[in-house]
Amino acid sequence: MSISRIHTLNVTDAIVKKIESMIVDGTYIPGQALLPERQLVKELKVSRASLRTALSALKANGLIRSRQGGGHYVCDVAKNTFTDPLLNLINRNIDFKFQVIELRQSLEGTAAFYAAQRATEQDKITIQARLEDLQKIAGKNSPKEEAEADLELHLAIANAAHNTPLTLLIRNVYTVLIKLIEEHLSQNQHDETINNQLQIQHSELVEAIFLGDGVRARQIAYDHLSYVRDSFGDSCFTDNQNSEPLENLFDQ
Amino acid sequence: MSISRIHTLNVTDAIVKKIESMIVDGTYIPGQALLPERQLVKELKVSRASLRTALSALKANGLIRSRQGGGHYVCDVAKNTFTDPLLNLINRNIDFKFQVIELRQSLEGTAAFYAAQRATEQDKITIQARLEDLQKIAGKNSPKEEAEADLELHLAIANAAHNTPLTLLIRNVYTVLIKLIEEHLSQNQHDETINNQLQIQHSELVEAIFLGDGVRARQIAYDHLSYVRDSFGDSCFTDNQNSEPLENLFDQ
DNA sequence: TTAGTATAATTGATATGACCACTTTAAATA
DNA sequence: TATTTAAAGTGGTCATATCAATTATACTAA
Repeated sequence: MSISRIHTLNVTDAIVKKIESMIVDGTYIPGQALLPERQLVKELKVSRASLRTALSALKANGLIRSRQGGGHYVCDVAKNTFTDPLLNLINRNIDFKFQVIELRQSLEGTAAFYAAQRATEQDKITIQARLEDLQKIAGKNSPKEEAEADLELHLAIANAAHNTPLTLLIRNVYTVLIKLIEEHLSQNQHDETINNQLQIQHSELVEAIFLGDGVRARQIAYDHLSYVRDSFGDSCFTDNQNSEPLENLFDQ
Repeated sequence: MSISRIHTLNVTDAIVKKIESMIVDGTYIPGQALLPERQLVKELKVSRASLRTALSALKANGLIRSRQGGGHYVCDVAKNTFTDPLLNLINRNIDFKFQVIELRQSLEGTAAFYAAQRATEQDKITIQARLEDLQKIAGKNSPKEEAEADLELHLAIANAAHNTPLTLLIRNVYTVLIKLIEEHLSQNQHDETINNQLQIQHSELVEAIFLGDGVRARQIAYDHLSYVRDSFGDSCFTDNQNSEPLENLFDQ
């Protein structure tokens, strides 16, 4: 039975699609102001509440930005829009970025520590190879490949720690975060100082592991990520400190 | 001109951020329903309009889905993207239990460290309550309940660390490890010495956190798990690998 | 009892109006 | 002319009422 699948898309979604299409087809150009809300309401013949939920969705998708008392303005659409909602979330929220780095400090520091104690000869050969791969591609203005090489090096170290759960965890965290690493490298690809420093840190980390100095290896891994955190160029928006009461949001 | 850094985060963004972090850190159960809008409004003390613009943003980012007349439901965004393979592994092969303890030393040590630095008064109240719950049930020959109480205490500490991804990991790891903890408690439930020692360690851990001594809190968490490992009665090869003190791990 | 149906309660979607907070503009003042 | 002040413009929040879809409940019939 072919029920003709009526698409009663609700008012809000209709507004979103409408404005979206106007943005993409060039009716609105980046930087241009939308009509004031009270005027848009008349044009679209919808309530202001519905319009505002639609504008909120557009803002969430990075298509517009809003300033109280100012207006709604069209953003540059080429913005980095991650398909993974989780990545999108982390990327939008500078707090989460720092938190993720803290997590990596814990995990990768631990991996470096045990790798220094347990790495076999074969492990060391692999680590050395990954280090050389990374150094070959570093500073070559290909952040995507460099991010992958970076990942491979850290995975090799994780493997050398001979702790399977730890390795799995690091691998999964990394596959999710590789886009963020790529972003970091892109921001700093023209900064010779940062590039050199990162490579020095990698070398020192590997050296400490080869020497079996677990404490030092862990410290280097920790400091390395602190450096990454501090060299985030930060197009970061408001570091909106979180607030208070909002609790018990979920059912049962 | 003092910059004075405007911290006026608007109501809508506060709601979004609050719900986002709860979704990411796993406070929700995937597919779980949010409270109805009218109830949420009372909980959060905001207007329905503000709430709905926030929900609209969350929907746009793929974090929730909504059905008219039905409710708002959390999507499986972070559904164990980090931990799924790990959980399968641990479930399948309990032989990793010692490696898992190493992993826990890293994660829970980190959580204790940051909890000592960041715990709010409310966090401390919660931690204290969970500690008392655990002490009430400890040694009562009910390993299942005790394991759950143990989990709740460590989750409260993880929450106090205010690192959402870390909380997510610990929560997910724990939900699988609870059987392991239960096993440990069952084996030793008649051993007064071990029981007392575990409770003393818990008290010391909480005390260090309350005093804001992050380094000591981390060390206690680390030693606590070393003790758990060593008091596992059974077979497994003695992982004599260092149980070295963690002293001066990090500068910070 | 069981299945189906009709009714009521629940819940999200929309609309309207008012008021607040910030921004922009324009008028008033020095 | 430059600065200050007032007013208008505009997004943000709140409150209330109503519509529309879903879910829960009670009722009827087999």
